[in-house]
Amino acid sequence: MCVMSQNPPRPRWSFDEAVSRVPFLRALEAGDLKRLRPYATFRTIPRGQPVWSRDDELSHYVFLVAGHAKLCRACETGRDVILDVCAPGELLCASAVANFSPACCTCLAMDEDVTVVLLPRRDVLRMIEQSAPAAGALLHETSGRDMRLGRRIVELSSGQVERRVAALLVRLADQIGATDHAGHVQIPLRLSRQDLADLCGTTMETTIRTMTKLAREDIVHTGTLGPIITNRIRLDLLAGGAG
Amino acid sequence: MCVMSQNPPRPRWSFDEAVSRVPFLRALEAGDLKRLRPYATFRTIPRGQPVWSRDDELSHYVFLVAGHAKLCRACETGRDVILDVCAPGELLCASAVANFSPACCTCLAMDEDVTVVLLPRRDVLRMIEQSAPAAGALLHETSGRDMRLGRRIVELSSGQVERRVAALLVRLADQIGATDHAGHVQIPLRLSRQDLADLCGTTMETTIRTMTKLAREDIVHTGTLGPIITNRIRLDLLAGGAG
DNA sequence: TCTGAGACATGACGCACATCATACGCCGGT
DNA sequence: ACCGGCGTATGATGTGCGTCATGTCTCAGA
Repeated sequence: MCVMSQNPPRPRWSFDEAVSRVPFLRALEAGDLKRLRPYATFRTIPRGQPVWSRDDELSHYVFLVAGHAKLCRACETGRDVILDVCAPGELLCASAVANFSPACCTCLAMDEDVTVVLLPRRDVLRMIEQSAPAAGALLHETSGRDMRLGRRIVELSSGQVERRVAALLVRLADQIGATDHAGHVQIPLRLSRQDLADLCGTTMETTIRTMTKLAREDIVHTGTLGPIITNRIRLDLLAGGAG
Repeated sequence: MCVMSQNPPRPRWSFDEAVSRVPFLRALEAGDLKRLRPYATFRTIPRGQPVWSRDDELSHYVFLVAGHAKLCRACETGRDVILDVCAPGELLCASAVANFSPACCTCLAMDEDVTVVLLPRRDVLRMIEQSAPAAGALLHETSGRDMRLGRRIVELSSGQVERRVAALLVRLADQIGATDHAGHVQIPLRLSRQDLADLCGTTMETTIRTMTKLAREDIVHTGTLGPIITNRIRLDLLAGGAG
């Protein structure tokens, strides 16, 4: 299903560490966690490598423990689409696993050494049959995904490219950004120009022009860890409420 | 929460009728259905009226029994976005109900006398706590929604307006279309030009030009019940795999 | 140290499309 | 029968953006 990192898993990726980072696991009762623990496995994937590929048969629920991952789909026209960028703690895919169907997208690691925990479908489904908190936690997870995908649709429909880029950056800032003492917002996510283009439904050249313009106007700069928003008010205006 | 139709509900909107049309209800065991039945209520909403409005507090899971509904959000720029069009049998909103948060969009009836069944959140949550088929059915429902929203993102990212319109029509044809003896596909959904524009992230004028062009090329026509695809092969080509 | 690959950047050009304006047809109400 | 509102349609214009090409910089490997 995916390339297993050659280096053995770091000792700190214990099940308890995963529990501390994954809301779904935190919501489970002690008995459920105990029963689930022996079946959980970990994988660490290098940047750019797939967690899974499109049309893979998925037999595990996959939660992100560390790093970010993107859900991609290639179109026949050659253009790629990024459906979503997932943050630590989130469920990577529910639809294909729940429906016993092949994966409809490819999941790629976006940071070095992205770590996921895999929970077998059979054990998860048995657990939610027997446990109210487990079922509620999984529903909470999938409804969170719904809201994020809905927000993506609003971004993509918001108008011309500059507004779509602005809307994306505003949302990423709200979702995973960290504000420093100067009021700047660091988005800790290394996004190439092609990534931004795939997220905003445009071409890499147009995205480069947009980001260069935003840098020239001192609104957004690109740092080594990811975009830095230096004028959040202006960016909000450019996003026009779609962020 | 919404306008209640002045005419009393038609006798045929019984709970049994709702069960026959809503997959989630069909998946429930007899005992669960029996316990749920007294709490289910029905509403019939005229075309254009809201099932609920943005920021409403939702206390019920709402399933569509008859007709279609659209989930809309207005942006600060004045542009409206249609997040999704829902078909009979589907759950209209899970996120806000599950998360005890205000509705993030407005739900509007798209046909005359759209009918919904409302199931109180408390009773649904209690039921999925106690019943494996119920929890599985609700997860199946929300994961179906994920896949549809993912497909919407692909449509919106597919390129220029004509391709986005084509991708939308291809998907609607697959989802709710009916093929007649001549091979034409009737999409039984009255969509105004403004609706199509809101679904495709463009303006009403551009959509009118696109639909007029498609009609001139004898690919898609607009009938009284909704769009009619007269050349599915050409439309697939225009959609470029994003349908 | 040198080279090649990958990512970012810029230029030129032509088409797509948003915006604003106006016209037409249909339907419902008076 | 007439009028007004709504939806569809068309025209004109200017800006946005996709496409193709070329240049520059950085980094890693030989």
